[in-house]
Amino acid sequence: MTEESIGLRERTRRAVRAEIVGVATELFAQHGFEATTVDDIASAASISRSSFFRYFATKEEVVLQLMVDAGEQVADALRGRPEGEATWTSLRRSFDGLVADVEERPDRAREAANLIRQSPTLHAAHLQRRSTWLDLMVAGLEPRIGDAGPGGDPRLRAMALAGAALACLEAANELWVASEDPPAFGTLLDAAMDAVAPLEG
Amino acid sequence: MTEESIGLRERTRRAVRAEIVGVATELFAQHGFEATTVDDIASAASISRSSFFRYFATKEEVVLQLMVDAGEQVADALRGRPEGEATWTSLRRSFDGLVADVEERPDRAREAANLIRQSPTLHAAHLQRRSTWLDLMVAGLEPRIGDAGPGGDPRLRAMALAGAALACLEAANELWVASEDPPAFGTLLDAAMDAVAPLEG
DNA sequence: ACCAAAGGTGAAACTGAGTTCCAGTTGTGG
DNA sequence: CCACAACTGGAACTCAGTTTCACCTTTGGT
Repeated sequence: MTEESIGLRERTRRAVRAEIVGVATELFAQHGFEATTVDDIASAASISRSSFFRYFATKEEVVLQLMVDAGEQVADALRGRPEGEATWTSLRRSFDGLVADVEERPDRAREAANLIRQSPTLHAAHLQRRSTWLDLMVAGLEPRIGDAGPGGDPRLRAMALAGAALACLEAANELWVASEDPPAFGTLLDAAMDAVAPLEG
Repeated sequence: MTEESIGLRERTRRAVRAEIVGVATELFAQHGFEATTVDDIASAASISRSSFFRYFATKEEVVLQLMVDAGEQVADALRGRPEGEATWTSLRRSFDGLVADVEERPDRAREAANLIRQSPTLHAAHLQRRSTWLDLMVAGLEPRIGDAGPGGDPRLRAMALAGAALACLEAANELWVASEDPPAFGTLLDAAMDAVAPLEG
């Protein structure tokens, strides 16, 4: 009963999840996302179709799983920024964790992005996930912005700013994936965010 | 063979489309989007299930139909802005048509927004559509921005700026829908876009 | 007026995602 | 060791979306 006794249940659960992600990624790479059925994945992972849906609610989740916590990570980083810092700077800094993740495993990020670009279903799921990121970021940003802003509803300002920052992230990511010999992701992101608000707002 | 002889084919086609939208809207309002099946819609419109899918590729399209052309409308407006105009101002002006549409039929815009908010499927489709808007806007913006910008890839700047503007539109729309006694949509949009880039960039 | 091509239509069968139910198994805590 | 909880596979089900086919209607040329 030590603290690291996670129990056999939880251990196998994680192992099976990892196994599913592994075989699914391979199958997706081979035959594409749409052409790979849940049955294919299940039998490749030696589990039943039913069990697959106990581990992942949808087929898309297998791919987007990696991005799940990133939204909360960004929101937390946002909350951790110093009081007086300019909002746009705080937003840029809140992406630092993501940037580091991407630059750490560039090939993985690229592969996922390619899968997403090729499958409409995956693209839709990706957009949905991004939309929840926005919600989380707005929640983290709104209290910071309430006292500072002179004009307009704080919530409106928070949504606009967070959405704009997210758009810059998306732009940088898209160009980074598209380019064959990409510059550092952080540099692209800086350029994108500078293009929107070069002087502080 | 006068110019307004659209032909019986096309005329009935439009009539059927309108009929489908009508009955579907009613059914969605009554039972919700998810609970209404394509069969329900088809039989309510007195057509076969097969025919439904000849008029609309997916169930979501029935709801999002109205937004189809708006993306190109915005992109066209963008292309029509004067040469020397500041980019952020051009983006704001390119939304004028949309703003007018919304303020012309506020109840319709609200109803659609409510449907979208309640159904995950619809929400996903809505995001997807917004994403194609972004592509269109980037295509319209990129040539305008190429000569002006000193730093960074013009495409990156175009994507970031268009995405940011779209985020402001979304923020304004969301707040406009949420508020019971909403101010003018254009005013909200102005506030949102001012919050991101109060001084021209 | 006729006729062939083009395109619209309903019916039915099919695939694949996601849900629900059930019965059998296995880890867990007392 | 035992009772309970959680996990599992299997089967049947709903519904969206696709495909095929036979039938009918508009269209345009002769």
